[in-house]
Amino acid sequence: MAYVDSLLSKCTCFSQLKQLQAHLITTGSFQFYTHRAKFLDFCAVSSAGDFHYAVHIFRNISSPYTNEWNGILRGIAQSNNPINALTFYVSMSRSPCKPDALTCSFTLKACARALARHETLQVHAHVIRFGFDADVLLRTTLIDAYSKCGDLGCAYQVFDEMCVRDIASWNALIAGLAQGNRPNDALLLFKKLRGGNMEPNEVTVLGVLSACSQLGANREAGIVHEYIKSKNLDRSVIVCNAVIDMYAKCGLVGRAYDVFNEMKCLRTRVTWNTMIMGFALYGDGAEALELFERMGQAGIEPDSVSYLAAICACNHAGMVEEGMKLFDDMDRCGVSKNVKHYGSMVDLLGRAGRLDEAFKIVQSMPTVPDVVLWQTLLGASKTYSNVEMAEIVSKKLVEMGSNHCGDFVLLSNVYAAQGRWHDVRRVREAMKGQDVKKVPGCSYIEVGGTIYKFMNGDQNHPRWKEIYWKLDEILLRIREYGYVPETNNVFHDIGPEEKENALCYHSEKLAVAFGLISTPDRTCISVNKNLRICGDCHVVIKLISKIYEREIIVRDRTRFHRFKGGACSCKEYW
DNA sequence: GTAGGGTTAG
Repeated sequence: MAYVDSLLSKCTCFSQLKQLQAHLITTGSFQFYTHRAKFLDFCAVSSAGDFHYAVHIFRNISSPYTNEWNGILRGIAQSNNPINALTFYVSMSRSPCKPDALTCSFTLKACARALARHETLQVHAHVIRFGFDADVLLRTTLIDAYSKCGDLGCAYQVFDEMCVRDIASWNALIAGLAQGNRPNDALLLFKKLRGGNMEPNEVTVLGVLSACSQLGANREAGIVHEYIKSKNLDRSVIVCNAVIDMYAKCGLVGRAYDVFNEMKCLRTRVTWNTMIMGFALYGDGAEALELFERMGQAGIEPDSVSYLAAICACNHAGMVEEGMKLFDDMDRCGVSKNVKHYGSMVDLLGRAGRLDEAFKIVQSMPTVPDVVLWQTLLGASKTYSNVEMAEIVSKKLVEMGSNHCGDFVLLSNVYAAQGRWHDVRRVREAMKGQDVKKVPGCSYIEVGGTIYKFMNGDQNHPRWKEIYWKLDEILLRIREYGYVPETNNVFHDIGPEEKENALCYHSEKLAVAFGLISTPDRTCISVNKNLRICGDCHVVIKLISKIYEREIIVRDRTRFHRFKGGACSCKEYW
């Protein structure tokens, strides 16, 4: 039996694997289910194997044993169609051969990858019925599956009901909360973990770092970094990469660069990519491109993510020619392009008003343009009031079934700018007929060690009345500087007055107003938004920075905006 | 005797 293991591990390609199978068959060993199971497992999972071939062999087994089922389930869970594992799982349940804990583990893994919440629930029921629910590993898998399917309530419940937990159980939930848009709860859970006697490891801090990155929690960021150093967890390059990313996303690109320069472990390609992206976040095109050059000199070939980061940096700095050169270099260096590279180029050219060239890029691309790419082009069409382009692009978006509120708003704005009110009304009707999706905007701000979250029109903050009074004062004062609200950014069937209100209570404005009333004069205000900052907020915050003599930093989904003395560091490149 | 938790991206 040992020799089968040894030979399997030496197989580097499919033909060798088939030779081994031929050998096992001719010597009669393939009838021994243990050999067959090992073979199936390896064949389904290894890069030398072939998943379809594994399925083929499996189907020819008249009555497979549990470990043979498990091998094939493990393979399907890792394949491109993990949901197929459910079919196999059901067949297995109906066969004389009963599932064991591993069967459930692989099936749950498949559920997690397929984002299948309902199926996770069903397998969970089986886990209980089969009496496996005391299994720590299986429960951790359950936490992970529920988290990935977006059901953090169930994930929490599985965690709470565990009598024995190990560090992986904690890690699964911390990572789940961090990735499930509940970064504050992830930090709280980490604090709770530190209060006990369990020792956090690399995986734990990766979840925590991710939570800090999302929150832009620069105070917390320093604390977590100190903790990592004290526990020597920064010997792991993966942890260092996440620290660099966190500092960059928390507005501390200088500290990110310090970590990059002072690493004790070897930098990987991801390290370089993260740092280049870090500079791109600030619109620092020169630093990003210099690093991109140095990366090649250091013997690390840029990959498609490196190019994307560099092009993105050009994008945020308005460096059109440099971006186009990088885009062309990719073909020469044999680096493959994906829809994000095309999307970024469309953005770069679109912002520069070169809409025809942007459209040519779309037409020339071998992959199908996605919704985001068309939205980018629609945004550029709006900026340059190009009605024809906006119409073509909107049609594409409708064909693709996009029901995003912003698409309708942009098109209607293009029409409104031309005074084509009939068309505005038509778009509005079309919008009503659909189930239009709107991702809720939210902004975070840290004051006195607490991170506050604001939603649009939010009145949940204990000082909400003061915040709204401050906003009213702001609006009065900035009107003296000629501010007129861009009411057509809002597209609801409401009167002009409410339109203005909806705009002026955007989450980023609420957060800035709260910053103004709760922090000392002349100190810097940092706000973090989950979506892109809106045009009106951008204008308003520029004026606030001037009138109230405050430096205001807003991190939005794509980059940092540093407002000072009435201007923004982005120079209107978003 | 094959299981669980993880870094970069328009």
